[in-house]
Amino acid sequence: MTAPGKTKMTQRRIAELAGVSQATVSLVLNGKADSDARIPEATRQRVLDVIAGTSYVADPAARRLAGVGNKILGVFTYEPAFPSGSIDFYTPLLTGIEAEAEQHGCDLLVFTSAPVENGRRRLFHENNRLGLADGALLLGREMDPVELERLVDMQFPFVAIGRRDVAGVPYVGVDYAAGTAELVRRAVALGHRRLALLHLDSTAESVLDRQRGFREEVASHPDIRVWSGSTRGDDLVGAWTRIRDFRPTVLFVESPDHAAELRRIAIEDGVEIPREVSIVVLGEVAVHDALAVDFTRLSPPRVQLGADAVALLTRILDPDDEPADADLRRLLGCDITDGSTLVAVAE
Amino acid sequence: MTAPGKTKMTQRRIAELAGVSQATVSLVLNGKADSDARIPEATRQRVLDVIAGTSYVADPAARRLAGVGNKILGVFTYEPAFPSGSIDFYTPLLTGIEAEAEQHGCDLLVFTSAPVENGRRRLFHENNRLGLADGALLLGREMDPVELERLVDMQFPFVAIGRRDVAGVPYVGVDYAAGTAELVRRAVALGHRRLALLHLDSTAESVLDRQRGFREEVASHPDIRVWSGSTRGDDLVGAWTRIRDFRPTVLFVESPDHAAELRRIAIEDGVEIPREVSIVVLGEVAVHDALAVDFTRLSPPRVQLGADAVALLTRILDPDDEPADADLRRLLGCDITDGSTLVAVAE
DNA sequence: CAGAAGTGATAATGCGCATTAGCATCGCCA
DNA sequence: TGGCGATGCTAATGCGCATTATCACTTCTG
Repeated sequence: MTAPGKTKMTQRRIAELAGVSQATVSLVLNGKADSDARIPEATRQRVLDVIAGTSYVADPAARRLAGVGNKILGVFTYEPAFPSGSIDFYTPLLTGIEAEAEQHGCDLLVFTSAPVENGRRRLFHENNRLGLADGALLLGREMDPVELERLVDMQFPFVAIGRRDVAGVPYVGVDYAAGTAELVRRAVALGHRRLALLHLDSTAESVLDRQRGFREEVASHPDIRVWSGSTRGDDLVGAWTRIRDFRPTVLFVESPDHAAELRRIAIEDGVEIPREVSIVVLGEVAVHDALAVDFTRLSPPRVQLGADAVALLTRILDPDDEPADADLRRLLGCDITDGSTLVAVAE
Repeated sequence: MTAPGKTKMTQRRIAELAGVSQATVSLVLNGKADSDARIPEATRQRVLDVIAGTSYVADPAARRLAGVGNKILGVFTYEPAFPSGSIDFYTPLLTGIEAEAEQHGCDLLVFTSAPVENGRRRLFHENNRLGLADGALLLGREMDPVELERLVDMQFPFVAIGRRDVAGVPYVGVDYAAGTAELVRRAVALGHRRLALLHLDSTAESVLDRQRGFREEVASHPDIRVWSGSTRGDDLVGAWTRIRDFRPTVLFVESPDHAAELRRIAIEDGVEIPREVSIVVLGEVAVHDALAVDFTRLSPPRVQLGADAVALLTRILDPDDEPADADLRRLLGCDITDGSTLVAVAE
């Protein structure tokens, strides 16, 4: 039935078979029966019949070159996406992205070819394939502000996942500040008055937001005592020593991995977790099984984050749509997972 | 420093800035300093300097149209890739694919736009973007043989993941027959003589291979008694009744989900698992947490499967490489995970 | 019956790039 | 001095498609 043939099917060949011109085929395929170019139903049907009998598919490269969008969304991850370290972080995002892209009939172009430079991928490199996509999604804990600015400059349509402090960057992020504040409130409600925060040594927006949420919330409780410090994860034993000196009743830890390790260290140190010290996890990236312990923690709606980012990008790409500023830069509420590591303070 | 500018950077503009022709720019960029076209080092450097001062990137669509490969590998999944049902199945594959693609400097084009028809995605549809990719990877439990033939016919380079019974289809698969046979041998070595097999009601190659491995291995043990039946998972209580009537000492189940459910049913029925009946799992697709029970089971090397498939595809795409038939259709050994559900037969 | 308005198409062009044929210039040897 | 090979580039073309300008022909209309 179909004519596979060795010669590639083009509009020109369809045109020959239907006894019309290439232009006519294009007009039929694109439904352009305007006042300019008129195609009567009979001709239209004849062309469509011929096409149905072949395996013709419009060459996307040619379409793109001719200046029409082709429903391809780029996906760029600043950290390699799948390898196990980040798997729990990226998989839900991609789930949402994929589902929403499917809704919109879009394909995803994953820029795996981006070279890695000082532990971070670089979006702009010779022969990057950015131009093939109609727009792009940017994922990653930290993004290069220079690259973001360049994207804005060149008016390339894109959406960042996670709040970004760069002018003109559309994003869908998570309201970590509010989530962290809520966790602080819960701790306070459970009687905690000595709070310790061990945050990451990073200037990523998400990290700063969590610190801010913590700071602002504790500031509204005058009788609370606070200790805070940062770590890169290389000396958790030392960190624990300093934390223990403060004698907190609850410890807020950014990294699930650090939380798991600190819990181990604390238990070895003779401290009962969570009876003597509750632990709350704020962060997201975990290597496998760090969450084997059922920590009370923030749970960003990652699937929805991915889906919303795609939805926003398609709105940006839609010429008939002009998203309001509030839509272009939006934070989603952050859920909290009630685990077993935040308990009422011991009498 | 870079000149973002409103006007898109093209070779023509580079050419103007460098005082040469567009052709020269192209020649320099592609290192084509053959006998035909000679570019002295001075000119070459001048062009490169100009390019370095701009944000020029070759338009991939134009390159593709002009007939050069563009290092894009298509990824097509017959079942939606990420949604939770298949997440454990696809994620490791994609991990391997991504890692290997990165090695080769390839981007991945995920065909999420394929429409779903009777529960299965269709690769060929109007405006499919297959043509943008240099080649493609096909994933999924069951693939449409007609589509596979069509790909072979049109000489589109691709690699299927999983053994495929269609002529001319290159694949990287898993030797389920050998893995299943090994599991049978282990059961026999543990004293089991009454074996039951509950397989899926499917003609997918992997399913058939597991049945074959089972059949062939039991055939070589004359004193073994076998029961086998199939299920679609809709009446596991009934299936269990029939299995119990046979009084097996070990039960081979294809689906982890069914295994988990049967175990529950059996225990309710007063049967001790695994003391009275061992359970072995052969299959792969599990909805979340079915493997909370530590079943003894087959563990296909899925990460490697993905990586090897990409490696094979790039070999196929390499004009200087002509993979041997044995490389084009290859099965990887299937690991076995020693769980707690296969024990020596009770006295 | 001349001209306007409408109908059904097509030729031509450009998108950005890779590639080939070929032109202009120069040095060199006879 | 004439011719010939080597050198350094460019003009021209095509990839497959979308789009615009235009053309040939038919039917009204005054």
